[in-house]
Amino acid sequence: MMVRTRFAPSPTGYMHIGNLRTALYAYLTARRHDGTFILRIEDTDQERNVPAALAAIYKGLQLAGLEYDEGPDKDGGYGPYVQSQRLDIYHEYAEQLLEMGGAYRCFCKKETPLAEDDAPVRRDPCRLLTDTQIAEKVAAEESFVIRQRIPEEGSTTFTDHVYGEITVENAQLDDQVLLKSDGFPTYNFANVVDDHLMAITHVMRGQEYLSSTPKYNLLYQNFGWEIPEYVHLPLIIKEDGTKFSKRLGDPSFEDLVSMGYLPEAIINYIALLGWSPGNDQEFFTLAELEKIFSIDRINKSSAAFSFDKLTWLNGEHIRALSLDEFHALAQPYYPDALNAYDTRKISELVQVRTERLTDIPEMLSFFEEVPDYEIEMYEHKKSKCDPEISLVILSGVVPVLEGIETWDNDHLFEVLKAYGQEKGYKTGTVMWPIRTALSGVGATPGGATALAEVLGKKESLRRIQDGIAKLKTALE
RNA sequence: GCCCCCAUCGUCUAGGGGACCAGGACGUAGCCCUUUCAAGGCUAAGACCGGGGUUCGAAUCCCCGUGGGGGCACCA
Repeated sequence: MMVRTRFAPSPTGYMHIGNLRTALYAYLTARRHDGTFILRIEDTDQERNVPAALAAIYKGLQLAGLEYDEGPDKDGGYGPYVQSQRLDIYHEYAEQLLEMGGAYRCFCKKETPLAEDDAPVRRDPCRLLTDTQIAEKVAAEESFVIRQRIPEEGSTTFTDHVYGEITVENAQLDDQVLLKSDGFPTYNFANVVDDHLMAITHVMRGQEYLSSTPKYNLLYQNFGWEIPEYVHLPLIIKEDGTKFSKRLGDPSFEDLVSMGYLPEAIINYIALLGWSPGNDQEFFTLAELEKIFSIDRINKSSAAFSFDKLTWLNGEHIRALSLDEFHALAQPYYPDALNAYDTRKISELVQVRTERLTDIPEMLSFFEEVPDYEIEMYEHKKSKCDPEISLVILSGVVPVLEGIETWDNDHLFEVLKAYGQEKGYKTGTVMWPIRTALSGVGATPGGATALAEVLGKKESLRRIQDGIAKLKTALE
């Protein structure tokens, strides 16, 4: 059987994290079985349609690396792939359903409540309208919707790949609207028609659709269509247990990227939220996931999104980059003033220490300018260092440095280490004041000699002289 | 309110009757390495929601309870 899966977002203007994971799982399922991955746009809500949202969907999928085989701009013979362009199709099938008795016209006003708390369904008087009554109302051009006629008796059972067999009493199901009075279908109708017409084999969607699935099954049965494989996905929540929602300020996929997370790290992380490979591997590329992803290993319970773990995984992906790749990604985050230095060299120092690309500017700010630090900065127990010793060392080291011709990390380290040995200092005791004078901050990417190499001889000596002056003033 | 689903360390998870005094990862703490900070290595603390069954034996199967989530729109 040819596997066909689809990602069917509504154009809201951004890629919700839950949607991204649905897209990813659908994509992976298709790829794993050499199937087809389809993009379909569900724009049946005229009020929620956001202009330019289509572009956001394209961009999001591209950023994520999820290439679709069929879609609005990629005809595969099952189009159109935009629901607002399929209106006549829905009308045709709605008409069919009407004739078969699986649906009926409802002329009630929008506000008319059809359900009560303990009797959620079947209060609609229009259900009992005679043909003549209907004809009269239609002739009078009363506006109406088309509702699904749910059987009064019996129950409906369906099987979901992750949740197993689920049975619901038909009495619990409501006569949902299939076709709205504006002529647009609801999701509840369009998804069934389209999934069938587009020959979708695995319907993958969020768990929130679990409770309406029996109604979809009834529709498939009415039409005599084959029921697809259902794969409902557990919800993604926050660590406090509440919903992960853009409206509540939680980031979208695009937001995460601008927060300094790599798309491939986000994808990797999302894949693990609700699915596990069954072994201890956690680092995955998309290509690897395409080979091993399996529906059978999807979890039932909802998963909390952990920024801590995403951040760690992002660091792993960053470290897995080649220096060239990292340099290209990091450069936009470098302050302009850094152009005076060898930024590639800086990238080398920074790569292993970067968890998010957005951490970079802060990490590097001292290159631009040494902050006005306190002399307590020269106090460091582990390096056996304090301001007094620092002054001695910095003063002693200046002539040595001035004499150095080959100004690179290895050579500088060699010379300074030897200087320490000669004077009876631990290497750390010599390096600490130098590193401090060069940067003015407590932690730097790279040690004293690495910083000195990047800063160059002249600037390094200038900063050390500044440090000496600062110490002298403070200690007098 | 009614219906449906879920339940292993703080978090993501492995586990599908004996191999489990429950394994891995993130986070946390400590140590090692070390030219600061990271990275890396090692170690530690940390969980089977509760109660009944079934069974020689249950984290694993069944029931009840509790807790959490989802649905009940002319939204998807």
